Amino acid sequence: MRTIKDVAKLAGVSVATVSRALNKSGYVSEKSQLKVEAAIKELDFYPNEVARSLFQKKSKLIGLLLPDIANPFFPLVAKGVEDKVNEMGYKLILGNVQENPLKEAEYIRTFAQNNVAGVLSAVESSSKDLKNMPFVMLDRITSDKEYSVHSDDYQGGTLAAMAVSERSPGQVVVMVGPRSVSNSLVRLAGSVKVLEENNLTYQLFETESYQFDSAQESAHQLFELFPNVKSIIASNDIHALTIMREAIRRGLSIPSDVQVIGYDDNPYSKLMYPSLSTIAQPAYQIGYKGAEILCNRIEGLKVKEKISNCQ
Amino acid sequence: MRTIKDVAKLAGVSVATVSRALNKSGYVSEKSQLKVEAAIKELDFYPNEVARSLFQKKSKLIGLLLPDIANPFFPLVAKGVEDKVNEMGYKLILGNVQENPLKEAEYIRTFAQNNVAGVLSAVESSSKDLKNMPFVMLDRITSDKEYSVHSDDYQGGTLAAMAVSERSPGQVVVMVGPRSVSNSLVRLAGSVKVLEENNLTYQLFETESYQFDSAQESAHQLFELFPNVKSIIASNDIHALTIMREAIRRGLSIPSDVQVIGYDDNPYSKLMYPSLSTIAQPAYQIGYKGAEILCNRIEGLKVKEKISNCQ
DNA sequence: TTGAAAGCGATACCAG
DNA sequence: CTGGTATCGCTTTCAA
Repeated sequence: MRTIKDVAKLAGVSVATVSRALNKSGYVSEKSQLKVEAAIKELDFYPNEVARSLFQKKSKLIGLLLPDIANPFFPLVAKGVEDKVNEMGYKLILGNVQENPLKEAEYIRTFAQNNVAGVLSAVESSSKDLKNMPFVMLDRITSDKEYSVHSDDYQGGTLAAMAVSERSPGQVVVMVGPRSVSNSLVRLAGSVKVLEENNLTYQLFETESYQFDSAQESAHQLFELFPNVKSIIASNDIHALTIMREAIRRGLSIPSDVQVIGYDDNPYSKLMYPSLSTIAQPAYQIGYKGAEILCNRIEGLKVKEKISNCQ
Repeated sequence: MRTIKDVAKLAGVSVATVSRALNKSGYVSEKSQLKVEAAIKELDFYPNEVARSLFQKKSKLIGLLLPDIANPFFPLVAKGVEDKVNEMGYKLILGNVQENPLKEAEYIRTFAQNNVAGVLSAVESSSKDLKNMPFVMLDRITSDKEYSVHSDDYQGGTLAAMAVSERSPGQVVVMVGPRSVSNSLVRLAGSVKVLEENNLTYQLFETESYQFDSAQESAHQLFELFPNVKSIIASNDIHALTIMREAIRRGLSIPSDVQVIGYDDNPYSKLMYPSLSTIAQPAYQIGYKGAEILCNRIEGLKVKEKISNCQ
């Protein structure tokens, strides 16, 4: 790899001038500028980001923390993030935390060690150790002190319950995600409001995790616990699909015997038959908007609202 | 962030000694070692990877090039990669190329600018510009000069065709992925062999892309072109699911009127009803094994076979 | 066994 | 406008 010194030598100027020409900072005569540009082209030079980062104490990298990249919600978030940060000249260090707090802490340290410009996190607990880097939460709210982007969970919960209420719901079971994930509770609040307004009774069924592997087990338990369940508001599409499958395995028809409402933005839901009703979460937009807010903060622009809603 | 200087001062030794203690390289008296360790703990010091990388001309980062992270095959690959590189102390820079050669070239440059230790790529064209970095292809073979990991496509094609042949196939259509993707052709060869052995006639249907968005259009075209199709060997699960959906939309039953064989390792296929037959590709393992080979090469271990099969 | 000092490749201050 | 030089934080000779 060529360095700025090679360029300086070839262009017959000092490294300082090359640097100025490169960054269009400070004074450079047109003549020098042209010589430098020619040399850069000739040598196929591109600046070493590591050296830049060392001096500036800030790289063009952004950390992205995801709970589980195998959950199809998050690749979409990642895609939104990637599109926006690329637009702004940043790249991503991917941190797939797999709901493991140790991995999460390790990643946050790595981010610091690599002078990331900022961090985007869709992991619940992460706010604590991120003190020093600009960061934005995705799809989660931890406190109103932090920047975050999320879909409107309360309304989502409301919509899910309304969908259920409309079609002779019978026994209703509402799945609740891990207690620690606050938007799961907000969603629940939305659902509960509607169910109570309609004088429907309901049962809660807690799941510990949003991970794919445990969904199968949850679905089984749910039917053991509530054999007469007629309507289920699932905590995400993975659970919803798994529940439908379990229902079919038990000889129940969908939606006549059991109706299921999913919750996520999983492109596969659309391909399912019989169709799964689902409350869309704008995964891509959450990522894109979160990245936008983060980049603005990094570049020093004021971001008015700390908590942003999507759609 | 603390620096090695702070540690040196607190421990009462030179920075050189701290560095040696940190890396367990060269001579350090036990006494010094202990003083350094105590200081490190006291200050909560961790080395700046950027400075390291600048000196070593090599970072602890690995570039990962993916054609489309929204295609559920690739998050699984990424997960396998991530698990292995983490094990070996590396982190990932994510490059989602979206089948765009410009983005790809940009990412390869970024990787170089950040002194990545190596690159893993599931993108067809990428080998050219990667000359100087160790790299391994995932799920693709470009030439026998490059390291690569892939599933056995020929056998996969064989299996798909056998599954079709077993159940009164009627008119068979074999979807072929983009011509540029060589393993798509290898798969086809496997299928063709079996179909011809069984004296079955078949039609080819080419698709331009593995992208999600175009699948819908392909499915529509397929039925327009081959209205009497009875068996379809789809080029991946996204196409398979989309085709099933299109079939249903057209009032056909599955699998009695139309049978579809998918090809990928998409966890959602399993949740489908009516069940989609699918030839599993070990996405996670491809990622994991590719990362293993790359890490071994980076660490200077000999890797015997250039082309590795998975499962 | 230790520490002083020379880089790694870029930026930015400051004198000219 | 330009160039010399200190600097970012760390590693690695090399001499002591």
